[in-house]
Amino acid sequence: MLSKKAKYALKAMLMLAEQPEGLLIQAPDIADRQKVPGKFLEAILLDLKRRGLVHSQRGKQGGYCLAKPADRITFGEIIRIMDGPLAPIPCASMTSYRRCADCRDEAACAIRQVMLRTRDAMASVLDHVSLADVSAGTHRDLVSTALAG
Amino acid sequence: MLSKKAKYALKAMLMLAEQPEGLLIQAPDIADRQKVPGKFLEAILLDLKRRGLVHSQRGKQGGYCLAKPADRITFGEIIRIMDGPLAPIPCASMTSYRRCADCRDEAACAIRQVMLRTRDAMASVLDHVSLADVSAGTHRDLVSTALAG
DNA sequence: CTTTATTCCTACTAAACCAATAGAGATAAT
DNA sequence: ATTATCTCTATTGGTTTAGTAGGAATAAAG
Repeated sequence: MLSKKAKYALKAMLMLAEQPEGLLIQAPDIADRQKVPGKFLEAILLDLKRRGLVHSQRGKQGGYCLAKPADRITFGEIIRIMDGPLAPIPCASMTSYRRCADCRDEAACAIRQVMLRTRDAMASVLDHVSLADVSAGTHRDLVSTALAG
Repeated sequence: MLSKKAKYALKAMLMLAEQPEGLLIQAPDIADRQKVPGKFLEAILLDLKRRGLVHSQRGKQGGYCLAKPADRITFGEIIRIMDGPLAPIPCASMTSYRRCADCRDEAACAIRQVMLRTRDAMASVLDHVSLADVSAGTHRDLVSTALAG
């Protein structure tokens, strides 16, 4: 399950992706528009900033904007920052593998094999859909995106 | 993330799938063999029984066995029972849809569209891999399974 | 009919995590 | 100096997870 935090992060990033390049948007604007709790959103944006996905400026007339072009930020990237690995089980994660303590023979583990395939299936969507692919400003056809990936 | 409960359920079901048809296995045997806490496993098996995936018999010489052929029980079925819907977000679930309170226009929601595709990707694996597909007794080739599905 | 092995069921608990809030500090524009 | 904004730390209430405890019901075996 996607946490609220991840969902709010996606909403915020999509809103930033719709803005003209370089324009700064304030946290309260995003909170109002996207109906997310203001202080909670602040924490989320701070997190996204620390991870290099958004740029921020303090003080009057400050705000947030994307730190990279929208076509170079994927859903998977955002979700991993907020919720951790995509894989349903740590032993099937590419980005943060961890062995199962209770596993007799990992190479033969049926659960792991199926979860690897599940992870791949999820990643084949989430790591290939960028903000630009779906944002209102620069909408591209989803089917062609899928075929290209 | 798959909960421990779901993981243990999969382990138990896979072990049952490996047994000769109709042979009853006791909960402590499964717990020992699969290294899962005994009492926790009891609760899980009870749940699986109530949902019609396993058959149980009480009393001496009792135990558990699959209630259906192993090729008619999928990973998705088990995971949904233990952890709920596959979809990362309720508004993208086929089996237990729920609208987002904070959504302005569901039809246009980019997050929902991507999560629908993610759900489909997950389901294309989990709803098409059965216990028989991966269990030691009746192993089938995963690639051919994938192509067939 | 008693003993024993098993599933069934309810209740409880400790720890972790989630969703959010509070309040003060730092910084930049006006 | 004032004000608007991001930055940071701490705290909180609620929920979920991962179990544990203990007994009731049932069925087989002696």
